[in-house]
Amino acid sequence: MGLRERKKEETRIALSWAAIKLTVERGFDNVKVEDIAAEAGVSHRTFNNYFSSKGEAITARHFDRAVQIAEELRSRPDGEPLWEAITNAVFARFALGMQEGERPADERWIAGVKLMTQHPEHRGEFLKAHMAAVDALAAAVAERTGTDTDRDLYPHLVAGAVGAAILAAIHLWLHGDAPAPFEELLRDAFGQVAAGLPTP
Amino acid sequence: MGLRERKKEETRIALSWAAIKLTVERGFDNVKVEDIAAEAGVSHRTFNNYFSSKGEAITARHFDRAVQIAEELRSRPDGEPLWEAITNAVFARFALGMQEGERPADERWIAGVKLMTQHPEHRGEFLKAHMAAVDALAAAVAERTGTDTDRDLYPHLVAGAVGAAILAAIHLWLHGDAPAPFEELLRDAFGQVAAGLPTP
DNA sequence: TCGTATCTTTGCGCGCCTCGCAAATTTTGG
DNA sequence: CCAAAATTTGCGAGGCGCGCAAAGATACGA
Repeated sequence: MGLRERKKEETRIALSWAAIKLTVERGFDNVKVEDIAAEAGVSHRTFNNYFSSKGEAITARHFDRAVQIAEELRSRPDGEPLWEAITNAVFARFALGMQEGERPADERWIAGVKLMTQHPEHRGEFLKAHMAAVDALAAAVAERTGTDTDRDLYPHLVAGAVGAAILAAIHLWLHGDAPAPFEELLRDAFGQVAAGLPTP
Repeated sequence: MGLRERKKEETRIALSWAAIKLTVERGFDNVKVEDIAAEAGVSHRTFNNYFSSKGEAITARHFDRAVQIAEELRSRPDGEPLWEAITNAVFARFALGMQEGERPADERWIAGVKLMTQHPEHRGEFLKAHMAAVDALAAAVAERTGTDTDRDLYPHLVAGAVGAAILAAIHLWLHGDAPAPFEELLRDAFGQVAAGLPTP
């Protein structure tokens, strides 16, 4: 990777990170695109060369990481049973970054994240990213199971269920009465889905 | 319902319908809010009293209908098994309006819908509406099964799986190789999910 | 029926956003 | 070291979302 591409990647990450940081600190509507650009050390106009909206910038890192789940799934050994492979792929690329620091998990930050997730525009953008990742996952599932995303419901249903499990875990993690570690919630969610959602 | 509320409802529907119609005919970016308002016979400013964005107006009807699924589920007899009740609720409120006319199902229209669903902003808004409906469904499922949306993963997982089934059916209906009637796709999707997604 | 209280619509205007364009700057590869 | 290619930036156009206050429509008791 040449200098050119490296710098682009750095700028992209700097912008995305600046967007997240400022939004969590001040709230979605109190951050101007100009502020984000300034924080990342580029011009307002350059921001829009990388992202077509504030929301997209905020979601970009989540999206980048989520898409990797599909890649990971492709690289799991062929013999591994489907649900096991999926669980492993998800944990390999998703769960880690969520619990291990990467950010200061202080009160103020969590509160800011909660606020952010409630903002309508962010919600839409987040779900767009989430579903794009789910689609990628469906493609990987299809490849693995010999099904076809344009012919069969199956890969979409599996990927969709996985996506729902992730969303459910996030929801309970952020809004649940009884606080539990994210990894545990996710593992529990996968267990239930893989077991066919038996009525409790 | 007094005259006041009736007129509001009419305006809301007229705006939403105008937004859909114009977008399908011309494409998302070639429709100005002003056009939609004109088509519905109100001012630009009034449009924003009803909807906070073009995308929201387009999605409103889908959303209104989708939320009714949760209401329908609540009104199903208590003895009915969960998956049966859900299937019935979905078909009662969702499937009907999809296949029966309501619109001219001509080529041009379908093509317009496809284009619309690919537009980024619409996608985000659509998913927002979809997930809001899924959340409502989760609440209804929780009520029915004696679980709690702030404590248990279960209702979210079930509702999410149902939502995924609906999305998968829509996807195959719009983009599938082998065209099939929507109702059939949906029924098939529900069957697979209810059966615990056995590997094919 | 009428008059007032309440809600809705509308025009105006501000500030922000996204994007096309072309000039300036930086990186690349020979 | 130079020319080609890619990236950044300023500028400006066209839209959008919303707060505000005036004007218009509806509701309802006397």
